[in-house]
Amino acid sequence: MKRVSIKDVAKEAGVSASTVSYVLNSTPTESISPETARRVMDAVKKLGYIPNLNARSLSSRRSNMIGVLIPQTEPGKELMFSNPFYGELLSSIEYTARQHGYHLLLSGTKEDQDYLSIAQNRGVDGIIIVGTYPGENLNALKQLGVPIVLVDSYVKDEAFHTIGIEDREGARMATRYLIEKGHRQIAFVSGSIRENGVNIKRYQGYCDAMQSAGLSVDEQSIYSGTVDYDYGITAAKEYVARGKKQTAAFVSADVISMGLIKGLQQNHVRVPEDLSIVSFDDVYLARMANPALTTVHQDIGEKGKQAVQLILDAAGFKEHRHTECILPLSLVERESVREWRNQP
Amino acid sequence: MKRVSIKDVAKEAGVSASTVSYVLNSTPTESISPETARRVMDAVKKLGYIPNLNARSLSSRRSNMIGVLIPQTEPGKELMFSNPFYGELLSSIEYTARQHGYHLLLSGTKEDQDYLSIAQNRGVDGIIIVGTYPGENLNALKQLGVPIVLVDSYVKDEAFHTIGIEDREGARMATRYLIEKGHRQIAFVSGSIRENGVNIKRYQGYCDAMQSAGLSVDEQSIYSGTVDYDYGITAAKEYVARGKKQTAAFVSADVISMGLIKGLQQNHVRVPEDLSIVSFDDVYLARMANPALTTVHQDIGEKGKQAVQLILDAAGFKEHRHTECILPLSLVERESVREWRNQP
DNA sequence: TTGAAAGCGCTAACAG
DNA sequence: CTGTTAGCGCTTTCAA
Repeated sequence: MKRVSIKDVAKEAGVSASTVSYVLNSTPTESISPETARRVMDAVKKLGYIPNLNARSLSSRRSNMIGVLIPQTEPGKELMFSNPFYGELLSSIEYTARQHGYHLLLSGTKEDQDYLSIAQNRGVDGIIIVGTYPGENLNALKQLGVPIVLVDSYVKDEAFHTIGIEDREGARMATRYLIEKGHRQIAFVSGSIRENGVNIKRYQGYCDAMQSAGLSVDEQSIYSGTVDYDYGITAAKEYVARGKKQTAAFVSADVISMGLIKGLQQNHVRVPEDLSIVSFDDVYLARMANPALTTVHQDIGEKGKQAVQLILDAAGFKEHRHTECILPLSLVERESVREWRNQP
Repeated sequence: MKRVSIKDVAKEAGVSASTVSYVLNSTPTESISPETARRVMDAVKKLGYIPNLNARSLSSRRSNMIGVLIPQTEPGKELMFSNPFYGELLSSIEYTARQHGYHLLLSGTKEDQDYLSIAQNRGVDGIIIVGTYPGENLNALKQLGVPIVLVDSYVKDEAFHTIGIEDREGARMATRYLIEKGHRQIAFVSGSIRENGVNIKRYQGYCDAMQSAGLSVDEQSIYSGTVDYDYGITAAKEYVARGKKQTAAFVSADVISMGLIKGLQQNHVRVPEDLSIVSFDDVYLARMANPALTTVHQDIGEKGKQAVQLILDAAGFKEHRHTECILPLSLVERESVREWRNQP
């Protein structure tokens, strides 16, 4: 039960603690004889020694931990995974980090919560923040001196690396697709449209497409709530209440689409017969939906991988070159859209 | 950029480092004058001091971190969240931990990987392991001297706290429900049926129900693969290939059911008209399915919460009382089952 | 009510 | 090639 320390190993191997340290870290500046190395390794094995990474990072200032912050952007939600997007992203981050010998320090946060303490506290080597907005908390982080990667955030600041997608262009692509399929009345359904957020970009892309097709964007076509399944159901009710004016909808997240489809069904509106849907993300839900969702595909796995990679790169070369990484988007055609002709 | 340490605060406040420490931790054995306390707090605020938790845990042996291990039990999957169950569970664990001022050290592991290093390394205060099997790695953990909670695991060992559900009973309940609805040919669909795993318990429950209804369990009714969407599709194909013998299926996870439904659809088998489905977990997917899944409900949020609570309790009283916690199950009726009468 | 001093376990110059 | 010597930033007896 007594933890074996580096000293115990040193004693067992008949060398000094630093020698053990050298062997274990294969410190490049020091060279140890094969013979000594072997003795040390034997002792390590015999004693079942496992280095205390806390102590190590205290003295070396590297922790091999990456902090991951998933802020609650939708007020009132306590849990992170109302949107499976986060799960998929985290999964990929974890996997990539582990491949490189890093562990993850995971935390959600209330939006007003202090990001700084969370990270600095633990001496993480880098921080990945998902979908945050500009604010005090972010600024405080800059002083930390560790690389910070913002995922899906429109905070513009040289101090942060960013990784994201062309939200606006993706939305435009999706909406144009519906227009090409003959739709004229097209709804826009999303979470809260906040400044500097992802949804406003998607809203703009929607407007772009509408406008370049000479279609007007009227208020009745805009549905905005929260990014979750339940809001999809709500939006469906709203759609019916507003008189089913639209023949198609661009929905800014697959989860919402899932709820929307369910809600529409309950109101005897068929997808895609009565309402076509193109959504966004292509989380695994998209394939599961019934009908399967035609959606803007983004490579979530790659997003996570790149986020970790950015941290590792930045940590390696101690230069603070600001990197901005934009991942490609594509439209995946499945079953939730039908062509709209001058009809009934 | 220079981190402010406890010494800086001490100097600023004109006291010693230990005094600062006392104030910050409100150490019970020491009492400080309100006046000094105020001076210290002022200095802390002025300098923007944030304690280094690494150093703290090095000397105090508490880290306020909980290690969470999500092993890959299905070989070949690198990512954790092929089953949304994990996401929901993690979400709840994170939330509860945060409420209590704890952070999460998250790691997946290959099954054969060394659990020990992951945890001991960082000096976590407790470990939560999800769905693991007995093995060497687990045993090594015992020597750590920190509380360990096994979630959904049938490892029997006084050294571990466990939290789980009555898998066998739940499966029996589900299967009996189908029998009561008039079904006689009932399939069992699950992930790999391994010894000491959750699936074998559910299999046994299935058998229990079949046998007490005087129904035989034949090999043709058993479908076993991996716990994911794709296997559901595979199972559907298999079902058709085997001649659509069954009128109902008990499926051991909602994700699989999702795939199953999709696969059946592709083969023009309707749910529930041609095949009724009862599944297990009641993740959010269950409601989203079309038809919505009749399923055995378990309170995943509570599971996570209890897991954290067990750690905190065990860490508080340093007694090693072994706790075993079983959460209740219930059947949620939705749309995926129909009554089966002597038909066509 | 406060401070001095001794570590926690490890790394990193710097000597030898 | 290896050991000595200082810390990293904090907690915690023990004395004052």
